[in-house]
Amino acid sequence: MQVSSEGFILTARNIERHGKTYIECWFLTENGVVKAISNSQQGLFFILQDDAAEVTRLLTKNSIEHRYSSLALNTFEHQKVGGVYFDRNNSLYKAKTLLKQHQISCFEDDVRLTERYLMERFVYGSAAFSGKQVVNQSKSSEVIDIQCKPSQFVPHFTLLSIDIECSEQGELFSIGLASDTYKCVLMIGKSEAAEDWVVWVDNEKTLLQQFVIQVNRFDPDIIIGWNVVNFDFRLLIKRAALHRVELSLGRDNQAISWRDARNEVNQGFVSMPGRVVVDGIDALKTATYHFDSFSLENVAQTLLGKGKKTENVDDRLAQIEYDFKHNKVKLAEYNLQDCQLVLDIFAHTKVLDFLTLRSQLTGLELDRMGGSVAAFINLYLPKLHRAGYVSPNRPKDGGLASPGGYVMSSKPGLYQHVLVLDFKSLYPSIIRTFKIDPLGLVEGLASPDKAIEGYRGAKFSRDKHFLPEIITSLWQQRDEAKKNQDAARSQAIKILMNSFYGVLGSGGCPFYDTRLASSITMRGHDIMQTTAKWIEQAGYEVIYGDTDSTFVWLNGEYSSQQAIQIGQSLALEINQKWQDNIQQTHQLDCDLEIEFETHFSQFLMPTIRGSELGSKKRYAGLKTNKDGEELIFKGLETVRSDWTQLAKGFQLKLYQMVFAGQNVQEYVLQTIQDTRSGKLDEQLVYRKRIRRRLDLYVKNVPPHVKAARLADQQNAALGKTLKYQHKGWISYVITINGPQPIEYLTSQIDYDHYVEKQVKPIAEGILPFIDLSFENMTSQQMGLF
DNA sequence: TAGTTACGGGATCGAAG
DNA sequence: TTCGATCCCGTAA
Repeated sequence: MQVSSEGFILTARNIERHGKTYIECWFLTENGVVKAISNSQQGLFFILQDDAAEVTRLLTKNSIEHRYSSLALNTFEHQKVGGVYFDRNNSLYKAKTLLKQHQISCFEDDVRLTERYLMERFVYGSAAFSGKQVVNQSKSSEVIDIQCKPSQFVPHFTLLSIDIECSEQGELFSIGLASDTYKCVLMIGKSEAAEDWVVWVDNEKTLLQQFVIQVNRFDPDIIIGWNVVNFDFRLLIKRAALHRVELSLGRDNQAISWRDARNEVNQGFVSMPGRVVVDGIDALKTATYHFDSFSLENVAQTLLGKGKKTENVDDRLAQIEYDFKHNKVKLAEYNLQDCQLVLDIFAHTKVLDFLTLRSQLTGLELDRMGGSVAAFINLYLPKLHRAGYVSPNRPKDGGLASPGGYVMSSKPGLYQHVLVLDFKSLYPSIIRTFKIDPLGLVEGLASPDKAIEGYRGAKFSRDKHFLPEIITSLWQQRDEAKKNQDAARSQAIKILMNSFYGVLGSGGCPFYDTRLASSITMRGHDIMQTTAKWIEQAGYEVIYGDTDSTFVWLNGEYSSQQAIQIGQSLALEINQKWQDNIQQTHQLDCDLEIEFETHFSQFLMPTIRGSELGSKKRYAGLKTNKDGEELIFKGLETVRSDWTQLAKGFQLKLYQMVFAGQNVQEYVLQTIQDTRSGKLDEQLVYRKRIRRRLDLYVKNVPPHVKAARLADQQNAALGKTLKYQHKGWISYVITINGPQPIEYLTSQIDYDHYVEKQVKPIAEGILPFIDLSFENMTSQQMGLF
């Protein structure tokens, strides 16, 4: 029976049947899930036509089944290519390895069949498909011989949140499952009085079997959790292997599969046909959320204002083990609560909407982290093929470097009335305006006469390019999304637009060329410098600028309203000048747009510590807006996670007082006194990331590493698990005997250190601007004793 | 299962004095 | 003992 429908692609993979390869897609449609299978597909890569004879000879000699065909396609070096086609993925892999051994160039040999199948049909996320409905050997229905077309289908997912509890050694205690309509905790133990959602099981093996049954019964599209892949699923798979339990969690009872990441140790990927596992931490990071700590407790507390306030990992583990022995009902509640919190976080942030939109914009899977290069390729490659080219290969050595953004040297001082003017999405607007594009570069260099001048010898075609149009379209969609107050969509588009520059500037991208990246950033330099010049010509002083922003000092008495007025008319004037300038010098329409962003009634541009020079990437200001005043810190200690609460609190209050014109002497002296008296002891903790393996710190040993080593020495002595060997976070305090971890604090706090290293630098950052000196202030104080 | 460069500041290390 | 180079982290854009 012929059927057709629209759906969102939950999972897609290639499968082999009778020596041929097919694409298997699980669609989520309006009427539930559909398993769909394409007609047979051939994997391919390209080779130079000049190499064809040699390739055929080599492949035949090695009995690798293939088909070669010359094509009307060229490389970026204008060499003709042909395609080498394979029925089996394995043959393709063997062929490309063999050809590499013989130094024969292959093109697009790392584009996977599934991705190619979808992108060449312009299918991203959702698809309209049609095919024959049949009943397969295992008696379930599937649609075969499908045809796919693009679609904007919006899916409604069935979500299931899971969480496991276990001992320190990784023996499972219980598994929680929750959705909006369903809750269940599978708990190992003898049946006791409890809510009906607690299901008692005899042992770990039946726990795992019950888990499989419950998941399949509930039949979720998406399974979510907190660190759910690298903790929960990793352990579940390990325990299932131990008990020889088949974890058939996929649809159609298909098995779950695990793949270890290539480089990282404690990282892996989990997959199963028909369901997606989305980790809450990864999802929020992808959507550019940031938290000091991504612990469930902290994120729930920050976003929802609920959950436990602080959490000591050791205590929690001990508590879980205790509850498993003595209070299983309580453990079950705890287990379920964590499932619920993750559900709440997903609902609150709408992060799944974001991921769905990203998928529909780029073709990236829901659970895919990063993938900027992949997204670019998905969007660009099909267009490039239709223009008669194949993708180049990425530069072997990463390619020539390109400069980054332009950072002006700043003029330090304490100012009134500083305006910030920002170019809106500067790099995307440069790409649009100056037609920066990989194909455009090739075509521009081929016919340079009318081309647009770039940097480092680049020339760009005026009419043959794709990226400018892709960005223009995204820009319009984003404006539309903003108008509809669709924050998730707007955010997804913004991230994608901004990723294009990063991709073109990355040696990991096959289209990398320093002339592309430099034509973006160096154009940015020129725009910044010219804009600053124009503002000075208009009679105002530019005191700083970074990449796309310009800080303008009005130097006079103004009301807030007047200042805003000046900012707006300045922006208008600059925009007009750029329109004229670019039309005249390049005969191009200008998509650059500067915007009046902020009015600081008070503003501090500090110096570099111990120098008269102005600092970069560090400033503070009092922003005036309709809701009142707001203190903004950039780069300074207050916004740095590796400074103590003492320093941050002190800086915040001190700057407030200075901006308000208050006398600060007493506050500074009081802070020092309170620090020394032990009143502020709980504010003296440093928290810092250990970014490498602990034993790799050999060249020098910084304080946080010293503290971490001390902690794990203690842990070893007490027979506890080591906590700091493989990256992580350490909290420590500086004592008279050096840094010590907070969990094993034995020495007295070194108050001199805190006054000298946390209070003093903060004070010295601002006091000179109101003609005070920390040194004088404190020596007067000493005189009093 | 590849987004970028620019920058500040603290601590440590090691060579010079 | 001093000081510059380097390591290390976190941040701006």
